[in-house]
Amino acid sequence: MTEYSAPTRRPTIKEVARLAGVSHQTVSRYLKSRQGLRPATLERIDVAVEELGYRPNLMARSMRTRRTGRLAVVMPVTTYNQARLLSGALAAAHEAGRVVEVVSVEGSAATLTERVLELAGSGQVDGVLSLTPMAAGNGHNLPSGAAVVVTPEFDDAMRSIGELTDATPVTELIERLANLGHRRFLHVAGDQAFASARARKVAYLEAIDRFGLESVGVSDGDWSGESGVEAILQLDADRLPTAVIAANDVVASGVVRGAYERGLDVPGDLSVTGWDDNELCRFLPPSLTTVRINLEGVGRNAALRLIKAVGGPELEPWSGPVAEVIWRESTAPPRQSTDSSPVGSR
Amino acid sequence: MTEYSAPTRRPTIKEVARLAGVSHQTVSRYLKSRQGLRPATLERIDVAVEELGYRPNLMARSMRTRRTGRLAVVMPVTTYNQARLLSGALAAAHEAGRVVEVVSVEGSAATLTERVLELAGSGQVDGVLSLTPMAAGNGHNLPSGAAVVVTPEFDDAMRSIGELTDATPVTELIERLANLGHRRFLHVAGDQAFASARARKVAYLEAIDRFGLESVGVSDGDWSGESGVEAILQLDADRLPTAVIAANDVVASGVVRGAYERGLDVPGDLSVTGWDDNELCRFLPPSLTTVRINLEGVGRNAALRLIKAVGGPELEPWSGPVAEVIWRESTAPPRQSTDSSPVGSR
DNA sequence: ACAGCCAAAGTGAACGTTCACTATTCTGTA
DNA sequence: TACAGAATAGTGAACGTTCACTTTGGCTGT
Repeated sequence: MTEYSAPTRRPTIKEVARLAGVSHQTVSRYLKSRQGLRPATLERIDVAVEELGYRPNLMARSMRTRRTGRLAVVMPVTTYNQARLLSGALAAAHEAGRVVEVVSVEGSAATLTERVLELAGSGQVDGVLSLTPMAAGNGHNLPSGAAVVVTPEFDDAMRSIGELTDATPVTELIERLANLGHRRFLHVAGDQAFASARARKVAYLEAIDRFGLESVGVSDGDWSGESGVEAILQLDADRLPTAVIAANDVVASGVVRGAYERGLDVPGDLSVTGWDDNELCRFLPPSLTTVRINLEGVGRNAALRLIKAVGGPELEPWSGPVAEVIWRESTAPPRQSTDSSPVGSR
Repeated sequence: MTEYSAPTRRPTIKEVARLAGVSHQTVSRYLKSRQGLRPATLERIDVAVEELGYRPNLMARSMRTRRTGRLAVVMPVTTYNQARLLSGALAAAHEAGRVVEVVSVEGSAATLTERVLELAGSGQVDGVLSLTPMAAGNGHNLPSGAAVVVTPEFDDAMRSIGELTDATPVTELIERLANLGHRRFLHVAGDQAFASARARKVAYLEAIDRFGLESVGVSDGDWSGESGVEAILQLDADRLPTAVIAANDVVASGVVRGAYERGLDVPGDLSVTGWDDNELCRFLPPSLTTVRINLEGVGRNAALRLIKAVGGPELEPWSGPVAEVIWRESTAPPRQSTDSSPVGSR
């Protein structure tokens, strides 16, 4: 949803030259190496560049030098999480006749945001699709020259799609488990710095509340298997849950392991659900109930928003289900079901 | 290792115009929409374009139109297989001041090869790093304008690095298992269309031979968990192996599941090894012995070769271990070890 | 037969750099 | 003081397109 934009003419080498009182070629030299220039000249150009906010036009440079500074990496469509998102976005962009450049980033949300905006302002791209969370609504909507679209999936300010993809399956998991007779739940959450982790946590609490169930708590984790193990081991023996909603499959497998260490049977004593449908889920003993997200679809739709924002063609969005719960062996009715009357939905 | 290259001046719009006996602007129009031109003119240009092998210079076009036709996708470093390779390559390219464009491809090796060469010849990139197998040594080294580097990791004609990364860990796995007392092995291979699957199979057979062990066979699979389950279920009850080398973690978890279905204990009756170090491996019951590949390192080194090929700076390659065996619970001495004298290495 | 018009094609400039020269200014030494 | 030679700066063209105009030519209608 978040979309920064702006068409603003950028200063050229000649304007910098005029402001600095030198020739354009001198500025060119300055750009190339900053060498062979008198300190005074250097400084004047420095000032002019700073003042105009000059950034070289890399297209023009490439044209002249016949070097693009670009490499291409060709790789098969991968099948894992972010890679899947990317894959969907790439396919859509290709359909729209666009070339995609992937920039890998790391660091804090603030760093990321800066990097994204720099990219948008670089004049190298028509638009930027950020599959990474951006620092929330700051004054960043400054003229940047390119459209920026941030996936709600990853946006720190969680909105529509985020709730859609995240809340629904959690509710579905809990409702079904409640119908199987479960009354006491535990949620092992993911790193709360992630919007998806927060959304799942919120959805968990809401569902518990809505269906009138009991939560023995929410264990704030960090997406790690250890956090799952820990969460189980620390539980009060006389108030154990019968079902655990884990933030993802790794956490869930940690939960299962923790349960075994305490002598609890899964799913006999404890039902466990994961998230992501890791390839191994189907073969674990017990095979893990999980949520499969159509990341390619999400990626495609995100790309479509960007393509539209930069004036590209309107393509067919993915309109099928985004999330799907896969029920497997790790979920079953609790051993001594005290009450299995259906829970009212809504 | 494979490196195609060639610097060749490409024809321009004016040359096409001259050959077709029209003005450059007419060719420009032809390029834009092929409309508003008399059929005869159209045809003449068609012929000229064909004859010269003309392809528009997209840099020049972008410069004039101020549209790049490029989108950027910004994403966090991912942690899975190809994404990890990509991540390493991206980091290296960034260090060398290069921008990377990722093109996702699918289809047969021939299609891929064509796509890669087209990309190389498009003038849009300085070089192409192919992390995908290319059709083996054909006459494709035609002047393409950009360097092409194919990762041996993925090259169909397996060479040095491939052997290095694939053979060594298999040998290490088998040697250690043999030292634990295992004598009878099974290999559940991956899809033999993949170089890596073939390499692991070859390495398995060589190790069995070198250490004087017994193999109850090689089950050719398809990287799926089912292939692992099947392989175990079909085994002759009176000639069971005590150790299984699975092509990857998914296959291995299938093997474990198959073993349980047959009432075999892992690792009591059967030791199992995987490959890839899937995040869930550590938490499976039993946690899975596997091989961790430093894909970022491999990706980096591949990118370094390309960067060097296109005249970029020489960066520090990753020189640490590429593969590492992680020993976990799924491997142990066989229940009734008949003989545990160490196996001679070499 | 001729003005009027539309389609088809042409002309030259412009996009923002860098390249290959040429011109100017400094520096040190005879 | 003068002069060579380096160091520094400037000039104009070129890269390959597309844009905004202008020109040409064929056809229509009166």
